[in-house]
Amino acid sequence: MEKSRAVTALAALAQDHRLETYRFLVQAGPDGMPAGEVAAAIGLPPNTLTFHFDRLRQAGLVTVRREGRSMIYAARYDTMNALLGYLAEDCCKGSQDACIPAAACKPARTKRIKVPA
Amino acid sequence: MEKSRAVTALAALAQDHRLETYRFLVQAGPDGMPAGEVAAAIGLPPNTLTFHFDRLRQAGLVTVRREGRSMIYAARYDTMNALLGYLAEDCCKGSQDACIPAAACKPARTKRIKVPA
DNA sequence: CATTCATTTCGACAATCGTTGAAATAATCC
DNA sequence: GGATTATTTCAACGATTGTCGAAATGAATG
Repeated sequence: MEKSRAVTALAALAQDHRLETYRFLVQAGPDGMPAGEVAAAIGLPPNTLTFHFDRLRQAGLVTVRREGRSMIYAARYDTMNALLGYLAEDCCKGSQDACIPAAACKPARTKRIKVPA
Repeated sequence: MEKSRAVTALAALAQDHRLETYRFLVQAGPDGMPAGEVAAAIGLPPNTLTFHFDRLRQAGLVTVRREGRSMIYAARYDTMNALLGYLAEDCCKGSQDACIPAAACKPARTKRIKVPA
């Protein structure tokens, strides 16, 4: 991961509502969650949430797809892994002895989502 | 690490000059570097750098001490470890099978610093 | 096709951010 | 003590951020 990507990802996570949203999506698993359910869970008006989703998506931390009239947002685990790798590399440079290379993270187990037929 | 601390640390790292500054300090090792040398390395006016140092320090990512007329800034490895742990925890929750708990980072080997006698 | 539901777009706003130049502080050297 | 060096403080500035209300879009339902 290059620096500017890292800065964008860090900035995307550096906000209360977005960090909470992202964590929520991570726990929701690879199939994601409709925007509405996230809004309800986090307690944020839908237009405000859209703003934050855009930031997360622009940072590559989240994907969207349409399903019926819902928009399904899902966490992108690969990006978080790349970011962790970048920070760890950062952190470990110069002292290879006590460093685990990076944390490897995979999607959580599948979880059903509610979407209008 | 609690959420608000994580947000502060992420915000501190989510800026080009600060991320670069922080990486530089990490590589400089636990004894740190005088502000002036960092300013020269990063190419930033000293007052601007002070602003960024304040952010990093407020986030617990950096320490300062006076030595002669220089201010010596040094990276705090423990905070980065806590942040990596927090993000990894975030990332791995719900799928313990494929996750390394966290990256552990120690200070780089000592490096001499120039300070006026 | 009109209505309803889920979400996004738009324009506005106060608040915070990153940078700058000028002046202040702190420690050293003569 | 006066000059010099290293760094911080202060006030100001345009730019970006996070939030909101109102209106627009897109898909389903009757």
